[in-house]
Amino acid sequence: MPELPEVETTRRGLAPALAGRMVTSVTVRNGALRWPIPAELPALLTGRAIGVLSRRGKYLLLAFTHGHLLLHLGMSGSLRIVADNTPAGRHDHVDLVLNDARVLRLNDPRRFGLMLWLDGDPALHPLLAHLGPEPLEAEFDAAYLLQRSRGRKIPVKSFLMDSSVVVGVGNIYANEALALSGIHPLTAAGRISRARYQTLVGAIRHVLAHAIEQGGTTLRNFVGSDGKPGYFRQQLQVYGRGGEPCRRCAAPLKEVRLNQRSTVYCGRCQR
DNA sequence: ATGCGGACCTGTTAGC
DNA sequence: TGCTAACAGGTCCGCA
Repeated sequence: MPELPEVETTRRGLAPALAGRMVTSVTVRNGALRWPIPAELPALLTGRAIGVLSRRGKYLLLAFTHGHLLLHLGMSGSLRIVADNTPAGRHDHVDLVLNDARVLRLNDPRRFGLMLWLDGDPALHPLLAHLGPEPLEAEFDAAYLLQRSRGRKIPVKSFLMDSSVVVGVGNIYANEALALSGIHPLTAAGRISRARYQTLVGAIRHVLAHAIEQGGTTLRNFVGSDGKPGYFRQQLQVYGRGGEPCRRCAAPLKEVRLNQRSTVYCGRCQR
């Protein structure tokens, strides 16, 4: 579920509901996420005014005057605003009850997400300190990728999915951006030219920005009902299409596993 | 330093 | 139809 566009969509959807609100209580039903939710979290948040909701990569940061709540949705997490009398369902692990009879509710079946408390500057926290640039910011460009990749032998797809190189490029978008760029996913990162990285940067920006745009639609499902967004399905070039014809040359798309992740590409269009 | 594989956990689907 | 294995949008950690 949560690729960067999903997380950004979540952020945009939640921000108005949280603005000017205060936390009146916190319920932790199951704190056994990827990392345990700190036992002191309810005490830290109760009675506190909520500040800005921001995003770094796929992390969400909810500002308070005395620190930040760090959130990650992992593979299966979602955040929704519901009325405070809405019964908690399966995998509804945490509620932040707000002072307007509503609740910010975290649901995460696989519990790969996290919810931690950060004192001080979030950028210095170990989980955030070593993150690479945001793919939609100007500092992420061909020169940067070229510099980071020289001498690296890992497949370019793995390189792109390394959050210390660039944040927010998950399995779907790594596959998609490489397809749009005509780059074979197994090519050694260090052997890709500046010109091809230029193309790749454009492709990454394109797929992410496009998906965020579409997120407006997803948003309502995501925050409102419980719909699984199928919004990007029809536009996928390769992801989930192994064996099906390439949209450009009609050759059957190849599918291999790389770092235990499904990797799909056209053997003819991607070199 | 680099690159790989395992680990975390539950739900859904493909295959026998 | 029923059981089992594989796989799923992430990413941190430890090992060679």
